[in-house]
Amino acid sequence: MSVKSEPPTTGRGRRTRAALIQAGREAFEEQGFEAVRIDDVCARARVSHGTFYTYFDSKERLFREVAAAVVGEMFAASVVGDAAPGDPRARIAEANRRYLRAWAANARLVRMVEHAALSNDAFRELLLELREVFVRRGAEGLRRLQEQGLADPGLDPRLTAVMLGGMVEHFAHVWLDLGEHTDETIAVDLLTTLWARAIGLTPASTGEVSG
Amino acid sequence: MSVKSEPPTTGRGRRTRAALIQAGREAFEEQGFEAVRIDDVCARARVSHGTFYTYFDSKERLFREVAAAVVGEMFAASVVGDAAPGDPRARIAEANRRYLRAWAANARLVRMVEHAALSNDAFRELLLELREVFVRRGAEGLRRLQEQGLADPGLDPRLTAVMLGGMVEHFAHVWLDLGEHTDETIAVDLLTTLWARAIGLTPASTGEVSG
Amino acid sequence: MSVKSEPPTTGRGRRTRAALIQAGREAFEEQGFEAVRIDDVCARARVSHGTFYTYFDSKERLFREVAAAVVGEMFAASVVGDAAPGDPRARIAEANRRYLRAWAANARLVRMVEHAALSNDAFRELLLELREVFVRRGAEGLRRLQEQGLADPGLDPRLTAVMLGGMVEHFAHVWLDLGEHTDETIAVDLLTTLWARAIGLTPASTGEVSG
Amino acid sequence: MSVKSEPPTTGRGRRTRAALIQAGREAFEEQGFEAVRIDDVCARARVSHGTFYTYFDSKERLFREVAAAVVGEMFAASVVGDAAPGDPRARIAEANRRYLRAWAANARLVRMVEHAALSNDAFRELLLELREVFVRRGAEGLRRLQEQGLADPGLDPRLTAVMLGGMVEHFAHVWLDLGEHTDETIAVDLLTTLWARAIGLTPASTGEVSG
DNA sequence: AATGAATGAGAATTCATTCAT
DNA sequence: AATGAATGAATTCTCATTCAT
Repeated sequence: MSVKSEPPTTGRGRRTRAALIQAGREAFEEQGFEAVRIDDVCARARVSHGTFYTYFDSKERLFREVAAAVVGEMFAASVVGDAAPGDPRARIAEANRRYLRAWAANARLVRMVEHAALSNDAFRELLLELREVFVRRGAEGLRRLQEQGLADPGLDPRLTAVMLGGMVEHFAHVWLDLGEHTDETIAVDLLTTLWARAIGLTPASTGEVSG
Repeated sequence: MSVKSEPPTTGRGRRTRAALIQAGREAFEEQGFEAVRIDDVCARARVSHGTFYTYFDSKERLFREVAAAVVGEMFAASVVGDAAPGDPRARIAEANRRYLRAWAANARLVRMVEHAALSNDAFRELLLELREVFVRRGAEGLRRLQEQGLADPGLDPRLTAVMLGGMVEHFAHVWLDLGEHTDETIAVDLLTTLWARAIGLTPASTGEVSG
Repeated sequence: MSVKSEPPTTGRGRRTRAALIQAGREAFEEQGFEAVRIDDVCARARVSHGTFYTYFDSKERLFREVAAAVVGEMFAASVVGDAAPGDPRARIAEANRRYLRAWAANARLVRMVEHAALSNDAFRELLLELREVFVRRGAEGLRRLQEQGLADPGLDPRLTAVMLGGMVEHFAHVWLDLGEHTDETIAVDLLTTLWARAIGLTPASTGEVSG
Repeated sequence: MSVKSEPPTTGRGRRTRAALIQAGREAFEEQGFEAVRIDDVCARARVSHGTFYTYFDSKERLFREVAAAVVGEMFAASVVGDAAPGDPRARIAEANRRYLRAWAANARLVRMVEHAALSNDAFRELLLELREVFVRRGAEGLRRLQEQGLADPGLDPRLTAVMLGGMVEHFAHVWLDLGEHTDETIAVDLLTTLWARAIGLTPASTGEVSG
């Protein structure tokens, strides 16, 4: 309990710790949280199981680290969008495409975090933070459009972002996890159309797409 | 060994079986699938340990029954909508309200089915069936509006229904499980506005709401 | 945690429980508390190790039961003394002999209780109760002699009983556990002489013994 | 493999070793033998894990050193008594007082040695040596009194010393470990009275007490 | 000498499932 | 049908000890 999870001081220690996290990530991804045995992780990391406890108290602790890493990556992936094209619809399309892809890369683990969040406050926190980043990004975008007179000024930016962002996220889930077979291009296009129309994006920018 | 799924013949048997399902439902709801021990269920049902196996092969079997019951209820709840008012927007609003409420009643268990579906085909099937019912209903509605010239005829009814239905479902989750605090009326109203606009519902029916 | 240690309802259950206690007693006696593995106890009782947990939460719980049984037996053994001969010295001798023998029968376990008492209040309580019985008995005896004018009336009966009783108990320990080789008869005789003289038992009854 | 008992040659080594023994002593005292982990000792001594094994083969070895140190201190404490007053009763009282105090300072550790002695011959040896010193001292004292015609010449000096010494030792235990609340002065006085009378110390020196 | 990472034997405990009554 | 005792596979976790640096 005491010494555990202090960052290792030597290079070797750091390498071992990283190996365990990577091994855990793969194991969780492939087998799901419950199915993973600590020994599975150790075997993957080619480390004795006693070593595991040098770095982590329990499987849950390891998962927390893995989850933090994944969330970090998703944050990173989401940031890029700022150099996007000026056309509002194109920007929305780009954001949706990114969202679907970021999700595709981490779907399984994020689902696991969501599941864990149901019964564990630490994970719930993590999840809420993650969501908040995306919600805020969406809300910002909408507010800018409203200010430019390109979107319905009557919409609550945050709540709208929650709902439309949810549409994308949920579709990603349905698409990837439940096998709703659709071409990415078509999906992104329709998501964008629905999103654009829902916020009342001025016809000039929307017209040509779905018509 | 035996499948043990033959319905019990005596009244006493039927009652015991029903008690186990009810107990299981409560237990799953409160504790989550993994955390529930068969003993918990038996204790709730005031039935001895061994008796469980008179009716179910395993915890999973029991969960399957519980899940089927829940899904059945959600089907039932969804059917009612047909006697709704004629105004399209009002019908959409009514459907959304129903959806949110049906979900509220069963959120935890449906989430559990979703989680189970990730690693178990039987649950995946069940889930897909459930989704299909709602998707088809949504697609039907959209197609009718399109035929009446009230919605954009260029939209793929099924895919659109998947996406917009997903928006509602996902919002329900965010709202209930992740504590996004919003008044039901406001939520339903905004969901409806977004939905209506997204499908290009003719202005006559949409205009006054969010303005 | 919950159901454990409720008395078993069936005869079979009672027999199993008793077998575990008996097996535990033997194991503790032979191996000492720390050295005993739960599986050792189960093997002796010819019971699977899962069964152990049907009846006891932990090794300590089992030990508590064993200790209670031993203490019970020592109580019982100590009670007999009342039908002893009328001569005071003979009575003291008889009590000492009994004490040494009762101790001989249970030395190891009582030592274990003493050790456990150092870090566990429940055992400390048990031990104090046990001591109290013997102390009280000794104090009563002394008080009676004082009233009969046969012993120094200036002695505090309780404290004197604690000390002289301790002499006997400690000798038992030295004799049995540390291998102080002495004939029982000689030991009892000397203990009795010292005890008798210490309380100032009138010479008439003491003189001839140790000479 | 190696015995690792060669005294360290450098000053630094000696200091580390001493720190470990001191740390071990405190740890054993506070937590008891079984509960102490080598890590605890190292942490207290502010020494790394591996260093322990530079000086000691095992926890038991360390304990042996600690025990030897304690026993040494008790020897030392017991020796002082020779410059005591000439009055026999006063000498006995002084010895008892010393005994109680020496014990008070080391009770916990001596108890641990006693416990260890039950299953380990090395500790049994150590303990027997320790006892022997006190027993011999007591027997010598008695023999001298007998030669001076001040004590009952019929008593076996050694066995008597074992028994009466045990009375004091056991009382110390009861007093310190089991919370028999008594004032030290009263305790020493009564122990002395009982002891003096038990050996038949001639009334001249004892007179006022028992009449 | 000192460090701290790595090891793995060993023990406890849980719980789904079987079975005799 | 119901009971509850019995089973044992499966897993987690601890900690003394070794070893490379």
